[in-house]
Amino acid sequence: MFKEKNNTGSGNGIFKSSSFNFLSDDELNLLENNRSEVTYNPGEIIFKQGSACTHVVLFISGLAKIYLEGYNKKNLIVRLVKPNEFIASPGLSTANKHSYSISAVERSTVSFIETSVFRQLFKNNHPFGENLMREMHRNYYQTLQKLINLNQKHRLGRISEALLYLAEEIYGSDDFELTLSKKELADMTGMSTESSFRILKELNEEGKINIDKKKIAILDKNYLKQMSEIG
Amino acid sequence: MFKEKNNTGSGNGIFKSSSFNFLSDDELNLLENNRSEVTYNPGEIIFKQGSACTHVVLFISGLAKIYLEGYNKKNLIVRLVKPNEFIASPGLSTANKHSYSISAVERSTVSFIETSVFRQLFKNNHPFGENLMREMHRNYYQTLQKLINLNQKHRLGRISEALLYLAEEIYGSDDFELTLSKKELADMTGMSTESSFRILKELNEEGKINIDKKKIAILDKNYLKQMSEIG
DNA sequence: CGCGAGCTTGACGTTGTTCAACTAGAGTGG
DNA sequence: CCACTCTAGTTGAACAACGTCAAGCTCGCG
Repeated sequence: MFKEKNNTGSGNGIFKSSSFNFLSDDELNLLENNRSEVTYNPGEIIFKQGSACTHVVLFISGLAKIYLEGYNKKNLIVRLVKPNEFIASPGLSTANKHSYSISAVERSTVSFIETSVFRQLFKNNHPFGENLMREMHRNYYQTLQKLINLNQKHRLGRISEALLYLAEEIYGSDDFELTLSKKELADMTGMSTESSFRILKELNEEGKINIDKKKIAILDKNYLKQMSEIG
Repeated sequence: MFKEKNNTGSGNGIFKSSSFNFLSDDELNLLENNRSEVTYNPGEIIFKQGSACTHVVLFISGLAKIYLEGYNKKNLIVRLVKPNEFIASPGLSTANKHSYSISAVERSTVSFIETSVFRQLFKNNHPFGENLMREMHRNYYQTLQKLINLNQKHRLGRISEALLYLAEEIYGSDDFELTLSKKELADMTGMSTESSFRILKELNEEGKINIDKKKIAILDKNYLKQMSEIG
């Protein structure tokens, strides 16, 4: 279950998060001995916004969504989570409550790490700590971008951006099988399912993308980039 | 110019940020000897989004706005800044670029601290570092809230929320002199100046608030709270 | 073969923006 | 002290963007 850490620290096992590169073998072993692993099926909730944050949570495999629960049962997806990302760190969070909810999109495995162990690492290993802070800053930055995007871009720009994000960051191909539902795609862009659908249909009819059931192929990437930029 | 630090570390001088409570006298002196102070007039830019982040910046006095520069010269104010807050920390930020712009709303003083000194503190003083991380998390959390608010609340809810924020967090009174322009109030709520104005006028006519030029008095706080909650 | 969830579509209403005009007040130079 | 200008504020009318509602569809699954 647990793989050896190689020299560069990147490993071929669980601790591939860039922050782990800063840990020694001893420190990795400490983590190894104080964690538990849980698997979630698509749709299952890993934790809810507002609940107590008792462990550090590391996302191991699969695909999950970080989302906020809005007002009329309308959710907003903040970002998707790929393997080897920290998705929660107690003690460092506000009032030790989770500030967002997270649920599995594809079948996913997650590792819960003892808070005390984690704090110890943060305290004793500065590069590790600084890197965590940088990761946190990246998330903050990404959220600021989203703020502007949702507020100032029109539907076409937002959908274009989401498609590019899915192709480049999530599925790693311009031709992918969407594992999100259409509603989740809408939740990513902060619009209604119907609106999201209409834009997709339009893009499809104009030959900018090709949709076949859950398969989406990006045909005119430049167009999407333009649309995503001008809003 | 520089005041003595008292026993609790809260001081009556410049370093009142909660993070400074964790610093020793020696550490405070180190900071003192490696900083410079600059004063800005209303409207003047302290730094711009995208520019190089070379110093840690501590906000000393006045009032400033942190904002994002949007697409059609339309800005979005992320939050206002009061004294004793860090508003930038290089080395811990993404690619060492400022992720937002900040400009003075009222006449403000700002202190630029050497990056190297700051990193040293972060490295050697863990409570200080952890507290910085907590402050950062608070900002992240606040931004997530804003994401939902801008995306899912209507104009009335957003203006109500902004008024409550100004009364409670910024001016500390339900009856205050608005030092922001009407455009800036609109930028806080992510809507057009006209929209913002119409809502204010409506609230005024309904007797929920009272507006006299730049003076705003909140008369029916419960109503504003309700509106802000239901969106 | 029927059921249900998610998807698809069209018609319609609402919300909020844009544009253009007008007003008030704060400098500025004669 | 008075025009002049310039910016911020104010207002109304037209318009565009987007959400809502209601209905029909499809496909997997029992």
